[in-house]
Amino acid sequence: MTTTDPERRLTRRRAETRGRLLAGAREVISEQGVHGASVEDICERAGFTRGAFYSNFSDKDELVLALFADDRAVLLERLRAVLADPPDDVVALMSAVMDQLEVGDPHQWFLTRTEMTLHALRTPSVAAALVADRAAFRAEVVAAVDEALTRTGRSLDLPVDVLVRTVEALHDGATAQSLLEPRALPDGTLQRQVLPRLMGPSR
Amino acid sequence: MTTTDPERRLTRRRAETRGRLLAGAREVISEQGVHGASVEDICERAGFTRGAFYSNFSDKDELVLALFADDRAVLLERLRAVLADPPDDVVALMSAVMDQLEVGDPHQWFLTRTEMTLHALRTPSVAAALVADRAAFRAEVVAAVDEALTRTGRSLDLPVDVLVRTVEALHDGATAQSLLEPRALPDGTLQRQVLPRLMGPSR
DNA sequence: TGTACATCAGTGAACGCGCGTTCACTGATGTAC
DNA sequence: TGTACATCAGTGAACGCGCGTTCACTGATGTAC
Repeated sequence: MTTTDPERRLTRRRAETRGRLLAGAREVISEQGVHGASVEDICERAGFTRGAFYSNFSDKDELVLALFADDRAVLLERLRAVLADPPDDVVALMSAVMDQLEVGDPHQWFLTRTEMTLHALRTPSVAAALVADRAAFRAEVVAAVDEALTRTGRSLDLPVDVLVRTVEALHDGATAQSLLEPRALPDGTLQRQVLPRLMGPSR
Repeated sequence: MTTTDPERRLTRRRAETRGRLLAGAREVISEQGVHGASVEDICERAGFTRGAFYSNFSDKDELVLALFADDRAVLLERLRAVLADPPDDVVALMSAVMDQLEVGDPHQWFLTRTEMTLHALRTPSVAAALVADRAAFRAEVVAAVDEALTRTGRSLDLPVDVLVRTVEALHDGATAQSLLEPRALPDGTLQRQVLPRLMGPSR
């Protein structure tokens, strides 16, 4: 993988083009997968020709990484918005955090996130970046939960980091089920039923 | 998608070839993804040329579906082996079931299972088959848990079907984390910590 | 503010590689007597 | 059991399509005076 020359000034026009290409890529990749999405499809969706693509990204790999990085940045930003004014009740706090785990269309978001995980599992350097990023994400949540517990003088019967990992895992798995069976399991149903029991009657 | 003529007798030689092609496909697909795995790669791994492939499968799609169907059949078979003689303790029962959710190399299994889910989310007819299959799987587990509860005169504070879905979701999400961070979260750690709390002190 | 020129962003035709698929073939397996 | 023949399974060369990538170009944007 190479990187587009960072010396080049990012004009407003370029930023706009880049944004539309990323948005197009997000759609096409969620529909066809990373390998299935052709550069031509992505450009067509964004309303450009392929030359525009190669003027903005050095190759397809770089676009994919830019897309994943973008998703992670958006997620972190939204998380911080919630944690800026966290509810006292820990179940409410974790629910609010979970609601941030999806941005835009859940279907598209899940597919892109899952492709990201698969790509990481096949590419160690990508895995390192992803792991670091998710660890940072969890650390912020753990700190917020700790603080809320101290503030309210309560405690949980699970270590907080285990709780946070569990919520992440549960959300991922439950989303897959909800997308496959939207009728039988509307989005968020499982999470809402399980979360309170998981955190138990706080003591 | 077309189907290979079912009239053709399946000789021992053909069955052997088919099996080796499926095994090769499982490896290559887990490494490169469904789209990234070429027919040539798969054949090479299995020790055949491409002609052998097209003598046994009408096209790449059919192979992928055969592979997925095979995985699901193996899983169901293993599940039944456990349920044939289930432990009385419900936590032990669920743990035993979870242990069956992986066959062979967990990395390879997870990657194939996830590709299967993604493929289903993009192809309604595949989704229907997958959903039916997983529903049947869960139904068997639910029945076994109900029976164990009745037998021991206990109950849970979560509906049993919700519990089973949760265990499935948790396992999927936790496996992803464990594969990304084998050091920080050895395989099964999260599941073992959370499962007992999830089922609470049975009453 | 207007004109002349320089730089830049995106165009679209072209290239060549790798892929899925086909098919005439040959050596292996099975059958009849 | 042995031979002659028929069927079958897998071979490997060939084909053509679609893909990622390149590049000479042109019209749009920015700059200097």
